Amino acid sequence: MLEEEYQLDYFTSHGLERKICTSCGAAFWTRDPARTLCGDAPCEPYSFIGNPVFTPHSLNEMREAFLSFFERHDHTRIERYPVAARWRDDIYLTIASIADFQPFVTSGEVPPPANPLTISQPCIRLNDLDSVGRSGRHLTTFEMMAHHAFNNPDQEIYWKDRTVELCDEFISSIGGDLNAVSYKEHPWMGGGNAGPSVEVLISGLEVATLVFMSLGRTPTGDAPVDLDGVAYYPMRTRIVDTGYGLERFVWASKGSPTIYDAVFPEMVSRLMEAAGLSHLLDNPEYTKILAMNAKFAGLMDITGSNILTMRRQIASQIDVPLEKLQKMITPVERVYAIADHTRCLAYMLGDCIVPSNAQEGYLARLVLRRTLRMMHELDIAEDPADLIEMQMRTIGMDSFEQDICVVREIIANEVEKYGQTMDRGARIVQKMAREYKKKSERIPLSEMITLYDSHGIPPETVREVAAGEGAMVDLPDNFYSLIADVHSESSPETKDEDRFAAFRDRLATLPPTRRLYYERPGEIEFEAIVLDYFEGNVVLDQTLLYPEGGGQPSDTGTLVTEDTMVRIDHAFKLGDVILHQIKGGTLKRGERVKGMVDEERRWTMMRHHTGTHILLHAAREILGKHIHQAGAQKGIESSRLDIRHYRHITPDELKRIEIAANRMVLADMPVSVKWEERSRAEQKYGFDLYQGGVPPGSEIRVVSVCGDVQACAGTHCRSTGEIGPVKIIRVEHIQDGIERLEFAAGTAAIYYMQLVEQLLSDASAVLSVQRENLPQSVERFFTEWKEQKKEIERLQQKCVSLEMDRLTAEVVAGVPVAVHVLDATPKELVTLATKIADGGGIAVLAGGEERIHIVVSSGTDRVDARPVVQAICGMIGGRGGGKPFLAQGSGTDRARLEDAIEAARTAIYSDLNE
RNA sequence: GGGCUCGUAGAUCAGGGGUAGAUCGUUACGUUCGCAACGUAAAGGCCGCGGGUUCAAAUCCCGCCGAGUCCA
Repeated sequence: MLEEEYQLDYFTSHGLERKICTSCGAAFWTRDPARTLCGDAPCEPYSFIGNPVFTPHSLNEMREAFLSFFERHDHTRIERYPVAARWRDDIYLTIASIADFQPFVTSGEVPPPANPLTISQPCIRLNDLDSVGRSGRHLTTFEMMAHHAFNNPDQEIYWKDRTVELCDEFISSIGGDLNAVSYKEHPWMGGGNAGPSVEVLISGLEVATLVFMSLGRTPTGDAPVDLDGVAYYPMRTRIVDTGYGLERFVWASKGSPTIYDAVFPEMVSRLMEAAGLSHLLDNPEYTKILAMNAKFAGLMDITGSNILTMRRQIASQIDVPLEKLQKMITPVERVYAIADHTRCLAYMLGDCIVPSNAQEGYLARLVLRRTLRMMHELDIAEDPADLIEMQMRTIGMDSFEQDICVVREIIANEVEKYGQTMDRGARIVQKMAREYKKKSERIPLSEMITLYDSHGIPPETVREVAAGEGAMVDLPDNFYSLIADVHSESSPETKDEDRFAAFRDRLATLPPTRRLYYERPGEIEFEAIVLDYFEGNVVLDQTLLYPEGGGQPSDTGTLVTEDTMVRIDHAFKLGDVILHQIKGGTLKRGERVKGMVDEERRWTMMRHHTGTHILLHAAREILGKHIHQAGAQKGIESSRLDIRHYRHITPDELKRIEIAANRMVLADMPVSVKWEERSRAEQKYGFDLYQGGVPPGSEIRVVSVCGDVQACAGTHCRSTGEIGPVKIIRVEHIQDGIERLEFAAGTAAIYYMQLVEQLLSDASAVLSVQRENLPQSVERFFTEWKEQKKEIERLQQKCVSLEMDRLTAEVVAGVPVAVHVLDATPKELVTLATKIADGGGIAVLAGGEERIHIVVSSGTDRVDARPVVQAICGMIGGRGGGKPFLAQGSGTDRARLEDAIEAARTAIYSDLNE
């Protein structure tokens, strides 16, 4: 990034000068003429520990100080967004305050809720999970305090100078010494955007970053800037994107050894108490070590083996053996990590994330399981639900949507599941350990990876359990990165090809298609003019056909001109233009057409769409407030709605949901559809608006049905009565935390019910019983079938013993040899033959109707049953095999059976006589 | 969304082309005043479902259903 980007009037007029750090060579601005270091890690160590640089503030005080400061300076305060980034499909968790406004506000498509604005946004980042608790400064959850200004050609709010000025003033307002502050030049790039940025450093700690987002990858017509070989173009919307780390400000205001002591002191002492470590807090040696730890950690990148390097340095500094240091510090680190993780979970669960084995739910489970593991290691007897509830209460219950009872239930579920996984894991490891101990080998790495990857057993647990069985394990230090390697090997990125790339320019010149399906819902005929036609795709000036979107498939229909008629198979949107895929003819530009929508299909779609809203609302009524849509797809015969829920929906709940939905239908409530200004709608209805994703645009289409309000682009019935019957077809558990409801509405529901009735009639006809008696009859038949199967087995046994008495055997060389053709099943033959062999004899038995089964058994080493069977079967046109003492096979050529058996007899005799 | 592991008796699991097994639990009998413990015996299986390969499939292959787990 160019140097002149940082030549601010504010800097020069306020006595700051540009210097080059003697340690890292980076440029920075400072008021202190004596300063030679940029003030960033690793150039400079922390100097605020034990020596606060701001007046002491608690978390709430600091947040309020920040927000009200910016309010006083003409910013509008905005409520926080949920930590689950439901308005985005590219990330699961809110990772920065700017994430709230991506992608539509930052792209300029949607105006910001206020401009300029200030917010304190809780963010969750799990990238440095391993360092949390250990480094003294890493957190999974932090609040990014921010002020944002969105500048565009029509409206300039403020840019760099004002931003730095506000930063200075805020720091002063909380008692910071501006002479200690340095602004480090730090070009920023991320997520396809870039711009100059400065890091705000004080006493070795980076407390804020001021980013001036002004470049993007999308060409804008202006001359590009080259950054590391990539072309970036000046953006139309230039954004002031600041991030002030709330927790870091609080830490620096308290000067405590670690950020954890500053941020959640009550939780830390509660956990220390529960872990029996509270006495350590008064031990000056400990506080000293922890402070050293944080200080050193600030100087380096804490990942993997670096931790060990850091430990060594600290150990030598304070003259304590490494082992002793590890033993002293590990439990405290875990306490810190638990304090952090429980706060993370408070936000996750409070913001309605449901733990699962996929997507953001997995991240919640990951954090929860880590917490449980560490609690177990510290032998903390507290209920994790209590800890998380305490965190939620500290933050404030009103800031969470989820009910605390549900949160507690979810945690209880997860604790239970985790226990089961660990029990199962222990058994698997024990078995494996015994196996390898027998071979006196270590459990190899490959097994360790499988155990973790497929069974969720952490290697530390494997080592522990294996040790209990006296087995060793092969566990390298970089285990987790090896796991990462295993995963990274297999994932070739598949990119969707843009089929319409060639036509984009052509389409860009066309006006937006007028959407008659919104203006005149319920109508089926329209007139239009062909604006363009290419390769089977027609663009009209207006259309009644709903294009595919929002989980609703497109309408189908026909277009008629004076001399031709074509079918429309599919309609879809490309930007603001709607394309119709046609077949059966071609159209010319400028032609007048009459269009017709396939009415039955459209009605089914509308019924299913409004039905989806009703069903979601009904599920919410029955199952709880946490019910969110996780996906939905409308269809002709049925539609489906995926909802987030933390356990299986019971048949009883399902019935109640179905009744509730149908009651809403019977109430025949009007469905209201109106366009509303986005920010106002968000404030009025909250983010529950976005059940089916976030639509673009400054205005959104708000659909309300029976108190359920959603941003939705689909076509809807005018009143709930038009939906007709709503029938839930099945509930499916598609993954942990997500239940799929499949249902049909209107005529589709009737067709389904008819289908089920048919199944019942067919089934009862087979049994010749009344439909009402079907369950009992089926049960009776099944029981009888099992009993008769038993009876047959008993009878077969009897037959076998009867046959045994009848079977004659010729004694050859002291061995009884029985050769017979019987009327018996293969199983009986086997049982018989086995009995003979058990008595030291040899049996050659044949039986069966269509296919002749041959069983040969041998109770002596002198005869191998296999070649005998192979010879016989070969002769009768079949094959066979088995074990030396029992072999079987079959064939079909009954005419040669006699000869084959005689040949076998001869062969056996000669074997025995050898 | 992708990868991996697993579905066998009520429970936990073995067997991995050729007669479905073990342990615990259950029931009955024996021992006992009774219980526990012990002994003896029995009951209990669509080997997840559907296709395929094979003379033969619980076992191999494919699809589906279900459970678990890791990663993004």
